[in-house]
Amino acid sequence: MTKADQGREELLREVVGVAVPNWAIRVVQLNNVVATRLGVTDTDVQCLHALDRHGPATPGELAKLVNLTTGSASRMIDRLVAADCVRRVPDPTDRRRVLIEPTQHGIDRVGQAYAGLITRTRDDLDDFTDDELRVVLRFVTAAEESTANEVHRLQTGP
Amino acid sequence: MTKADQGREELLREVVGVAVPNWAIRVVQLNNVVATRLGVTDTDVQCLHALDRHGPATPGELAKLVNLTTGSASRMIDRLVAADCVRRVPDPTDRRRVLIEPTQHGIDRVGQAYAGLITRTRDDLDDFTDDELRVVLRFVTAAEESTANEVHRLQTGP
DNA sequence: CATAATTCACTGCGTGGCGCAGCTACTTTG
DNA sequence: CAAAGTAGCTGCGCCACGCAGTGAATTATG
Repeated sequence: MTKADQGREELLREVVGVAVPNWAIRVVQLNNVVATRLGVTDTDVQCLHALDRHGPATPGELAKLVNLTTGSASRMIDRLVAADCVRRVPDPTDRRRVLIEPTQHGIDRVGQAYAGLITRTRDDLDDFTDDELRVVLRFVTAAEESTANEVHRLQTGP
Repeated sequence: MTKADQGREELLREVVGVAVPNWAIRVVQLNNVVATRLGVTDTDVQCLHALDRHGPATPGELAKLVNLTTGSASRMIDRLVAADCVRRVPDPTDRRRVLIEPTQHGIDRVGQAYAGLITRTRDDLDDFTDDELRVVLRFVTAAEESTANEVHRLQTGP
């Protein structure tokens, strides 16, 4: 292995080390603290996030997205309805199904909880040039996809 | 606002949008799936991570790190001891205190669970030049620190 | 077309993690 | 040497979750 390879290896190790263990731990911590402050479960916060990204979804879909059984998802929705964060809407095309959609109050709640981190992250990015921002975007996009793939592999694989 | 500013604004929005809601959600999901596969709690996995980063710690410190009361931390440690993932070691300088340190088995467990994501992330980084890797490192380092600060603010703030 | 099989979402019940309050043991302080 | 402070550990109640079963609605089958 040449000297240049050693340098790159060191660089790779550092990036992965910061991104995967360190940053990931902080994100999980943040999610937990946010949930505590909102007076709901970690899972409930994930559910609101999922609705924000995915749009209206059925209880069954939400159960898959947050890794719960349909029974537990049903009670989770009960909690979120009681907290005025989501609404149950009958599916017009299939009378068995129910669509869950976030209320404005629910959108605001989760948005406010994460506003601080978003502001901080934008401030961090002020130091980057446009070209550098594109590099960062390539990375976070790839990382998000890889993480999603890994989640899927572990959920379904051996 | 000039055209260039609009472009940068769009870029910023995209980077933040992918990094904070999307990627963060995936990371929380992954943590949950890993915990389920290991047959332990999300909190337990966080605790093992914290020990990996922080080194041996007292139950009180661990309670703070994973956002639990000392009572719950005590039972969490009971579970991890039963699963042969951590060890209780008396502190020689203060006989009230106990140091928790991970066992080799515990280190291996959490390491194997995250090996897949680490491999994927390294593969993602193959496409980046050394200079680009340094840009990515600047970002993830800043993001990790900002997330940590935000956790601290929410835990202690109003 | 009638009927069986499937797919939804939704409940009783038991398990277990968690916070709260109180406890003992030890250390520090005056 | 007593009083206060700090460490970790337990009874108790609460509630989120998985499991198993129910009813309603849809789709497949003879």
